[in-house]
Amino acid sequence: MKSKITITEIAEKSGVSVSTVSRVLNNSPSVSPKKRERIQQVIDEYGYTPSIFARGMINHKTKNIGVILPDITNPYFASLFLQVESFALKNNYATLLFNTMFSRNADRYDETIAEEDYFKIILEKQVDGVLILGGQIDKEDVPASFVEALNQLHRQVPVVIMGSKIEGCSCLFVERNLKQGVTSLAHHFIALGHERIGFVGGEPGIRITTSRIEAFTQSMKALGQTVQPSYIVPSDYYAPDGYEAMIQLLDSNSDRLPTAVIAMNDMVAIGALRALKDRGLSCPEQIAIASCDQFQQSDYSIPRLTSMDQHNDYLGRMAVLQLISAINGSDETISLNHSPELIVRESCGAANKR
Amino acid sequence: MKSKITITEIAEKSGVSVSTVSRVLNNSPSVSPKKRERIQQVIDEYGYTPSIFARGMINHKTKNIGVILPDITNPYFASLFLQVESFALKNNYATLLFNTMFSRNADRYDETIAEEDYFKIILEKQVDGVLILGGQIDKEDVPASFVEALNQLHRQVPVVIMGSKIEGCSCLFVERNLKQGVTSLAHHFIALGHERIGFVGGEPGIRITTSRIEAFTQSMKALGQTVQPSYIVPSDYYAPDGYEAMIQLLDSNSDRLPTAVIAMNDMVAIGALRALKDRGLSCPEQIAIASCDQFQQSDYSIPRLTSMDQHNDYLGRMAVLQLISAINGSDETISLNHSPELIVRESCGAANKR
DNA sequence: TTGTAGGCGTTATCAT
DNA sequence: ATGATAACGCCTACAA
Repeated sequence: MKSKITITEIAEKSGVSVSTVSRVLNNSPSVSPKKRERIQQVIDEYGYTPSIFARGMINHKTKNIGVILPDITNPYFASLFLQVESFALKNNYATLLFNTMFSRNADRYDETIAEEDYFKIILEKQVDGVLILGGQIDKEDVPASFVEALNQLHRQVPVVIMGSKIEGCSCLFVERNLKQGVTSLAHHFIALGHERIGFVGGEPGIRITTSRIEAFTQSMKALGQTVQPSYIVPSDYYAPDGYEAMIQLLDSNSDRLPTAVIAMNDMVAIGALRALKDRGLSCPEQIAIASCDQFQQSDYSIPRLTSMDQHNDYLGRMAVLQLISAINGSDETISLNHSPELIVRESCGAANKR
Repeated sequence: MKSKITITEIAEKSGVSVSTVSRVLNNSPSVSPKKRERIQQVIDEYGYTPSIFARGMINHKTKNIGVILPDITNPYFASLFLQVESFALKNNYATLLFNTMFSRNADRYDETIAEEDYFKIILEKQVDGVLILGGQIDKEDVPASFVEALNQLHRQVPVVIMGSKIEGCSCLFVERNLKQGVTSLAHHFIALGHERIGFVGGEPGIRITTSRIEAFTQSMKALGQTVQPSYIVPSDYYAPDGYEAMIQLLDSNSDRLPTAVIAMNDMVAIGALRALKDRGLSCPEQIAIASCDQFQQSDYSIPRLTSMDQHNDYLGRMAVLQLISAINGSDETISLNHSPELIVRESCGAANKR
């Protein structure tokens, strides 16, 4: 591998001092146009790139940010991350990605590193900021030790968390609207004449699950409907979880099935759809389905899924914006302005079939 | 943000010289146990971490690798990357991820950076190695200028490409077995008694598409079957593409439909399934489907998808292994030993329904 | 086993 | 507008 050329050599080859070269490198105005041009030419010719190491020694910046999330394989995180990465790059930040695999099925992976350990690793990488997209922060009760770890991390480098504010945590937060989606869905179903509505998916003890179930219950009550506890079956966020939850819901209510079910997200909905099929139930005719969080292929499932578009792209970009402004020393909180949007397709039974 | 403590301060606080501290930092044996312990204690107490900048000035290593792929939102790349990231981390390398968005629908994104430009950016990040998982390298005819860019990059830092060897390219390659999957599928269908078999999906001009279509045609011929050209409809790799391709296949062969269709991957298959449904055709009864590349939810679609498990986990880890060994100066090529595995489910019509 | 000192490639400060 | 030079934090001969 080629040994890199240094600023000193560039200076020699262009017959100036290193300071002058440094000036053109950093767009300092006080360089005569002719010299600037000559130096730039030499730089290009040799393909010179300043050493981030030497630079870092001075300004302590890497222009890298660290992103921590549980599992990039999850379409929710993938779509969020895609925005984060490209938006960050547009602002000259590159992105270090860490999958913590924090989840119930973490045991699929031989050796799970604790989320706190990632903080140490990421700190050693000397990133300019950290973005946390999910994991322990989503817990209903975040362990005090974890909050402490977060605070300690934030003392070293700006930390932005995509999620609900955590008591006693000094990091910056970008808060999603957790409830509005379910509420819209409940209203939608009720407007369609449903009275027996269920809810499947979401890991118990996780904020988004609790919030959504709560919002679901609330809006049902507000509209004078009762909610059968056995109609609510949390599990987790993936297709197998939706499948199991739906099977359980069906089996424990075989005498009086719901006519509509809200799923935590599209993967859960797909599992649920599968469960209905396996039980010989048709969707939407016998049981309608809708999901709170739309992923890529909602438009191609059988039946097509009615879901909420949570505008994750927007959220991802906002999170980066917040992080960059924090890196640049601003302490102002960026406020979000997003409402999930109902996308009606076939599975809720409201659309005319194609 | 807290100013970091330096090795000098650690030395002072433990009453030794910086070199001794440096020795314990680098596990040099020649330090007396008592001093070593005392120093370690001070290090822990102050949470000292050596500056990667200062270190990098000496050894020119970041312990970071760069990964370039088109779109992390694509389950194929996501599952590959997950393995790459966690396996790299296990070997003390962190991962910088870049989505080039190289694809036909790249126009969805406002401002597309050319893949070559990523090379420059990634080089400036001073990564220890680069892993390329997809993009232009997958083209049937890689532009000479791109090969040149690859070679130039490889001159600076080890580059491992996940894909077929490119003429004139000096990078290291980890080659997947592109054809075996389709061949198995073709044999499977023929064994089930199918004679009219089609193929949908894959972008034309991309190696994997060409190879698979070629392998498909070959094995059909070898088994004495003819292949109707109109039964082969490439398009792209996502669900909408599978949908369109299948619609086109059906419309242009309405007098004599195939009885089985091989899809490029699971997303394409899901689109194809949707197309069948919309045309009132049942799967697998009227047209059977199978896919060459299994993704996460094959087990939950309606019907469940018969697919090939390409063992992407294994491939991802091998690629990292190859990269790390190259970083460490080895020039030996790691050879792969993987065969895609047929997973029979419902869509091919071979399984007994559950 | 331990300490001293030089150098890695930049930027910043201070002269000129 | 330009140049000399001192940091920056660490590693590594070399010396003791």
